[in-house]
Amino acid sequence: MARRLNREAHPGRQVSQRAIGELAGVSQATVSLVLAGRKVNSEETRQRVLSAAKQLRYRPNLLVHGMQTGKSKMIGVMAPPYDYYWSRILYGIHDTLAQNDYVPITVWPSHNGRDVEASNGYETDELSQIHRLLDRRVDGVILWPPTASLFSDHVSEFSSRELPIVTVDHILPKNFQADSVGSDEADGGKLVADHLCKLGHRNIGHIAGPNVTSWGRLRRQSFEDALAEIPGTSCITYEAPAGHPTLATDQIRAMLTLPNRPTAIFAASDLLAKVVYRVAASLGISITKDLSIVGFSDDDFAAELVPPLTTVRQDAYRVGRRAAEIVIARGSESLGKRPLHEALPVELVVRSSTAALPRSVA
Amino acid sequence: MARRLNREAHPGRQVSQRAIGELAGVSQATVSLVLAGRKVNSEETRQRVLSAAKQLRYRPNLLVHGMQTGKSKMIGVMAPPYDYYWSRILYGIHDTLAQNDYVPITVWPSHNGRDVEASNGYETDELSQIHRLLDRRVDGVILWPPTASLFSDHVSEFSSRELPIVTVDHILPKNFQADSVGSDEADGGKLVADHLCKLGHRNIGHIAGPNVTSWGRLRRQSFEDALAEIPGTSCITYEAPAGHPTLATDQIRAMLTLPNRPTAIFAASDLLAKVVYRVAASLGISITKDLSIVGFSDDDFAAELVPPLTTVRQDAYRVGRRAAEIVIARGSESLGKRPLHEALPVELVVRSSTAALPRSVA
DNA sequence: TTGTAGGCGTTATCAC
DNA sequence: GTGATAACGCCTACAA
Repeated sequence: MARRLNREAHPGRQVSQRAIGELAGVSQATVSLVLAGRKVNSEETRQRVLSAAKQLRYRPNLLVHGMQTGKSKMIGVMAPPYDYYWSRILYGIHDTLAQNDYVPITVWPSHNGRDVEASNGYETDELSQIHRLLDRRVDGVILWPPTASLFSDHVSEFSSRELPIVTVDHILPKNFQADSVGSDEADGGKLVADHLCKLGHRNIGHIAGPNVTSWGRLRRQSFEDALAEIPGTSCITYEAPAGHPTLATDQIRAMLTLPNRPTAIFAASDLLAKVVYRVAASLGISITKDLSIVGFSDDDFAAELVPPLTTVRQDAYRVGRRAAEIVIARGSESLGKRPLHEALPVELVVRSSTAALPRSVA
Repeated sequence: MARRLNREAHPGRQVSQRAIGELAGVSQATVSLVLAGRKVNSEETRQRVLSAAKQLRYRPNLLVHGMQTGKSKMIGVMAPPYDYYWSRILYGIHDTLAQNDYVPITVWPSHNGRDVEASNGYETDELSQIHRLLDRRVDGVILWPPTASLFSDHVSEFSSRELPIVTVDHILPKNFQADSVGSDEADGGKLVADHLCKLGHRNIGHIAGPNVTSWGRLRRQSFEDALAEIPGTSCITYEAPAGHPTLATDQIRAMLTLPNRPTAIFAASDLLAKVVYRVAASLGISITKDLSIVGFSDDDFAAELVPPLTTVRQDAYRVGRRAAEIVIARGSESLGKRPLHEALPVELVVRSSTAALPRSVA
């Protein structure tokens, strides 16, 4: 005997089927049968087993189940530090996972590495986060682009193991075979363009999201394309640098101090719109009287800004739900072979930050 | 033979030490030794094994390890839907867990049950959330009061299994043997009282947090006690109902329309302070000129309010860190037997929502 | 209807 | 440095 039999190795150990069997006076195998619900047992044994299980507060061990079946019933979620939008997405993910008996393991880029200069530090960190997920044998992952797209080489850690990947608001290159869920950015850009034009604006500005993001590119392109089809309009675009929205302060100030300043600005996100508000205030530019503003996302603070922000509402909660539904479905192979790319509908919410162009200017 | 040997049961199966051994031309046992870092191997074998492991992208299976050792290296986190404060706490938890090779499994009360009328629906939901954690054999849990305190009978699901419990911003009854981490609420209340008195305010109002919350009770008591020791001051308190802060609108309006309206109000949270701003605006009451306001928490929006809010800053990130440190430490029994109750220091952040009482009123 | 025993996948360890 | 084996909790084929 290589090692001494040691059934009590872990003092605070969980109750096992063996323990139930001992209490009920039957074998562990019988316990297994009863708990599995096979009706092959006498009613009397059944009751004895069931009540023993209850008395001991038995709970099945999913770690074991995961080991045996290769399905851990856990989904890895790689998210950014939360803002309002992403917390809605997480909510959708959590709800859907819960309903399907899955559980999320959420990892963030670590705080410590946040102000890191060497990209190396970042990468190491992200790789180790990925490994923490892999080591737990998650059944799939949901990724958020800024955490994933910049480091797509690391994503291969998942794809090479044929782990289902679903990205949110970002489409990975084909070879990763990853599904994606997002909002209909293209429609959003178009809605904004139409709205501003109907109000009479012709000289229009766009503060675009970072070009490294899918949403930044898509919103910009659809907005510019839509404007291009409307005769008489012109659009000037400045791109916000990647990172915190306030980093776009310079671009915004530049746009607002242009000799021929736009009468309306489409900010690619509500966060950016908030910065536009601030810069406008500092320059004595009145929102609505001198300048109309549109955002994108409908964050919680959008309605509380003064004046309340006109914006494009995304259904973040549903985006989360779909993402979770898709990872789960991929796990059971019930989907086709080709990656899915879903774009959920968006909606223009008109509030008070946009107004008709005053005649004097027109 | 009961069942056919089936080494290829799961097609997309992960690579094992056995596979590494085959590739490197050594036994699995050798692989185990090398990977464990025991220096009992020849450098040459070591390298062969290591490179084979790398080539196959080997990753240890923590599910198996968890099953064998009884330690899953996972911590359950039961949190509310995120607001700014709680997201900071989560950040601290995540960082600390990551540094110690733990992983969080986060569960929320389900969205679907949110508007539930029958408390029964709620309880069932919470119990099933707890079981999802238990079934994964988490090594401990971090709980947030509103999810836990109202249902302390369910918490026994954890405590009866001697699972380490750490609560945040709430102290559970002794019999649960739960640790807790929070902020020094009492000091916070005192700081606010002193601040307002130094500014000359004597007729002071308090919008208290719900009495079911620890923070609501502690902030109120310390604030009222501190004021009681300062001669000439009087304090009137209205309690906010549990739930969304805007539910306190009636109480706030009532206070602001009192014949002898307070000249300063301490709102038990920044969220409540925001509601006070709104009600004051609707009543034409000027903040600072007619009324000083203090909040509690220093949420992200506090500095952006107009005027910027004077508030008590809590170090939510550190609260999260400590909570995680403590669950982990409990798991390794390195702590004493008595529950720990830590209150982290707070700090008064004076901004522009508080001002000296004008002489005319004084 | 129930018990026995072998196997699931992975790792660690003991005797050689 | 290796082969054999225990161990985790659970499932199941087969014998009783």
